[in-house]
Amino acid sequence: MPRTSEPTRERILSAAAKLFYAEGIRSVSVDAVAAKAGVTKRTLYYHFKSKDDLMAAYLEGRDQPNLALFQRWFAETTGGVADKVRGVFRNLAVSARHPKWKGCGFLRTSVELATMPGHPAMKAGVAHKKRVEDWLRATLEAERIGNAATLARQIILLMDGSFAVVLLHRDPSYMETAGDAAAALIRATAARRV
Amino acid sequence: MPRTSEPTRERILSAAAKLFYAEGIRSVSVDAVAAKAGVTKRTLYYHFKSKDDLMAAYLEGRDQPNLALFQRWFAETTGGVADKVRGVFRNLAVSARHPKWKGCGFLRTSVELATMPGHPAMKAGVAHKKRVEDWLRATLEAERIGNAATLARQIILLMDGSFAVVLLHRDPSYMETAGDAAAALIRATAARRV
DNA sequence: TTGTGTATATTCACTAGACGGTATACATTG
DNA sequence: CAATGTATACCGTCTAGTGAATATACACAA
Repeated sequence: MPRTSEPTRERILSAAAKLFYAEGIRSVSVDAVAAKAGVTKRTLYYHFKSKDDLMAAYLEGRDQPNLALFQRWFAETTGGVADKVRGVFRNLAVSARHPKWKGCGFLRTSVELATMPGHPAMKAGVAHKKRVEDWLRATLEAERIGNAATLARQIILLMDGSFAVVLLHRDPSYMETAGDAAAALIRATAARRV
Repeated sequence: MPRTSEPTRERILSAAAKLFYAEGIRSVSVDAVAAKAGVTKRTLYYHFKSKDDLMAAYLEGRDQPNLALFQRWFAETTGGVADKVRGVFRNLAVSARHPKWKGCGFLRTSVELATMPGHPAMKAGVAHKKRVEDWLRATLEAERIGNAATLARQIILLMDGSFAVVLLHRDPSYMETAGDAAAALIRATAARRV
């Protein structure tokens, strides 16, 4: 069934996303993605000009949904900002307990491409992380918390730290610990509000 | 000139370490390591039974030196524990400014092997991180700081977080920010000593 | 001292497969 | 017809790992 361009492209992208997240970008071959999408490799190369292009598209497609998830977790947690941020970490811990959890796709991709700073997928990773940090900073500012920029950075550090550490030790309780640290830092700062 | 077994093995290991750290374990071929060591691939396979074996040996060889470095940075910084921990982060920032810096070799290797939890190199990474955390906990306990275990975890989270974030954004100032957060957490806890 | 056996250490040449990417041709639709 | 999309078959390259042969150093015997 031809003339199905958009669906086909989406199917390829979705297959790529699943495989890249589950097994890493380098170890997944273009053939594997094509097979999973039920498409010939030639068709894949019709919709994406290279594997690098596909990698970048994968991360770009995950940017908004991921940020939206964090925002939802934040909004759904009751209490003050500190509690809400801790709520995000608690939800991260819940996801990390899922057997298919494999850390943060952006972070893992960036590590796999660490030696290619200009790579489009790398740029997508950088942009996403910046976006999350910006959202955090703006949120803290809206709550009239001083040093929002620094605090947002520290929370991001704890968040990415927990991605890395939990991926290593496979112990999601580190995420709760990170959430406690984030809450403590927020409260310590909030004590001397602007 | 035979009967030079040890030097040869060491040369291979050293070449592997340099290449693996600089370019990542997956993207460095066994041929590249052998070439860099000035040895035939067959000789490499005489000293190491597989590439996986070589990878594990690489990380195992970095464990002690790395921990010793942290300990030296800690010892060389004057002031209280909070200052000393911040000193470690400050030194991390200095290293990260070196053009050849490519993050934490243990973390990057673990990410590259994220889908192979039982891999020997993965085990070496886990063991190293645990060792650093244990040293931190013991050090905090010696200073009679309460909740030393939790605090050590939080510092580790900030440390690994800064490895990841700085590798992404190439902005070592995140490490100073992480150091500040660590110091703040220590001081907040130290205020209510055991 | 010379010869010989043996474990250690190293080389050259090779295989079998996977990989990213492509040349060419065919089908469907407007 | 012309544009879009899909399929088969293929290419050159790289990769981890191996088979067979060789060189060295040393222990021991004559």
